[in-house]
This record gives sequence, C-alpha cells and structure tokens, in this order.
Amino acid sequence: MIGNQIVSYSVRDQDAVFRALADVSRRELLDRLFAKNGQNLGELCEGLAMTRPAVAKHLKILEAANLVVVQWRGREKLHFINSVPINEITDRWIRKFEPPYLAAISDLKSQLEGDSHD
Amino acid sequence: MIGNQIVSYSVRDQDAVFRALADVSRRELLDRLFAKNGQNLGELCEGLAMTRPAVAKHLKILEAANLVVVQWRGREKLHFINSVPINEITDRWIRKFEPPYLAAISDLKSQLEGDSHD
DNA sequence: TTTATATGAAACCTTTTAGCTTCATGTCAA
DNA sequence: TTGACATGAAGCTAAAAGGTTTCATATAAA
Repeated sequence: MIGNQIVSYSVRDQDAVFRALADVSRRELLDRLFAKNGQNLGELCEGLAMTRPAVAKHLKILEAANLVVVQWRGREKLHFINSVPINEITDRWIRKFEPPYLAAISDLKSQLEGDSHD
Repeated sequence: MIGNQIVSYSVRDQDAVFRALADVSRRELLDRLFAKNGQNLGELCEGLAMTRPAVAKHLKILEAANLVVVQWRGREKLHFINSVPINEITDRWIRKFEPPYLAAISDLKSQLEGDSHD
C-alpha cells in the first residue's frame, strides 16, 4: 500500500477492472473525475441521463475495481481516480501486443515508476 | 487502411473493444492467438470448457471489435490478432491517467509508430 | 459421388446487468 | 430538535450476455 492506494493487483482482480471499464457510463464517470477529481455523488450526477442510485451503483463497481477510491467528508462521499489498475492493464497489453522496441519503452516506464511487476 | 487492418477507430468503435475485452474467455482466446497466431476455430476450441458454437460466438465478437481479423483457407477460417485497437485504447488511457513524463513517452511511442492521432 | 470435416445459424434457456422507484439512515444547519 | 441535505439499500423489471442443442451448408478427400 502507498497511502490509500493498492499498488499491485492479481490477475483475478484485473477481471473486475476490465469489466468495470466495459460500460460507457462508467468510463464517462472516470472522464468526469479526470476533469475534476474529488467530486461527490451529487456533483457526478449533474447533467447525466440517469438517476442518482444508478450513478451510485456505477461508482460502487468502479470502487470495487479500485479504479476509484473514496473519502468521506461529513455526509459527503468524495471520489478520486486511482490510476494504478489502469496502468497494470496497460502494461499487460503493451507487453503482449507491441513490437520489442515498444516493450523496451514500457520497461523504462516501469523503472521510472519503481514498479515491481508480477 | 494498411493491408487488411484498419488503423484508426472512432470513439464509438472503442466501446466494442472495451466490451470485447471485458470477458475472460475472450481475453484467453487472444492469449492463445498471441501464443500461436493464425489458428482455426477447431484449434482454438481444444482444451476449453466450452462448446464450439460458444467459442465461435466469442470470436465473432472479437472480430466485430477488430481485435481479430480472419482469413479463409478452403474450409478453414484462420484467426489473427490485430493489435491496433488495443494500442488505441492503451494510448487513450495512458494519456489520461499518467503523469506528464509518461505522456511524453507515449508521444515518442506514437512518433516511432508513425500514427496520426484523432 | 459419397463421406468426413470445418464452420455457420437458429432457437432456446439461464444468469447477469443496468436501470428504475421507494424507503431508510446519517449528518449538517437553523 | 427539527428540517433539509447526502447517501445507502432493497426490491422490481427489462434487456443483454453467455451458454447449450440441433440442424444446415460448404469444402476436402476417399
């Protein structure tokens, strides 16, 4: 753990990440958090063609996949992006499907990040 | 187009890719094709706890997402990985969620590839 | 030409998913 | 302490997804 964020995921957990990313509404929520991190549920609902409980469910799934971490402030639940699972998956598929010189770049990237892989 | 492979995808098409990758059986099929490219349906079915029509359905979804391209040889349908959609998505999320020096690496990567982005 | 092989397609079933409505709980502020 | 606000939870419905069985079609080989 580094602060609140888990830094290494099992292959099993990666399934939750893939499935969480499969829904366009959830990707849109991540986009919104990228534009403005730390929003509460109410803010995240604004302008969406969905009810609040629906958004809450999506956020719960993102939380379960560790793509979003939360912090309570009084009665407000603030949502923050966690980029670690994304990077894990990105690494996996880069390594698998890119030509050698790109894999080398990926290795460099990992060294810069100080990751310990699998 | 470069040969048979489409090199640029719309945001709409990316949804098909995300959804295709959400299923563990389909990711396993991609893994198998990575280990040995150009397999036919029969080969891809071997040792899987699934019937042939099920595997065929999965491959159809991978095809629709352009993650797999096919080539007929007589009565055999050969399946090949297409890495382009993966790279598109990888790029998107790298750019969004990684710190600046990693985005810079991603830019370098793109230049090496000669991609024209969005 | 007949038989075996490789795949496609249709119909059906079950489970999961995405959404809703309604109600309950906890926290802040007057 | 009362009322407004922010969220959680339960129960329901409709649609999508993943799988099966059965049958049809096209190609290769005997």
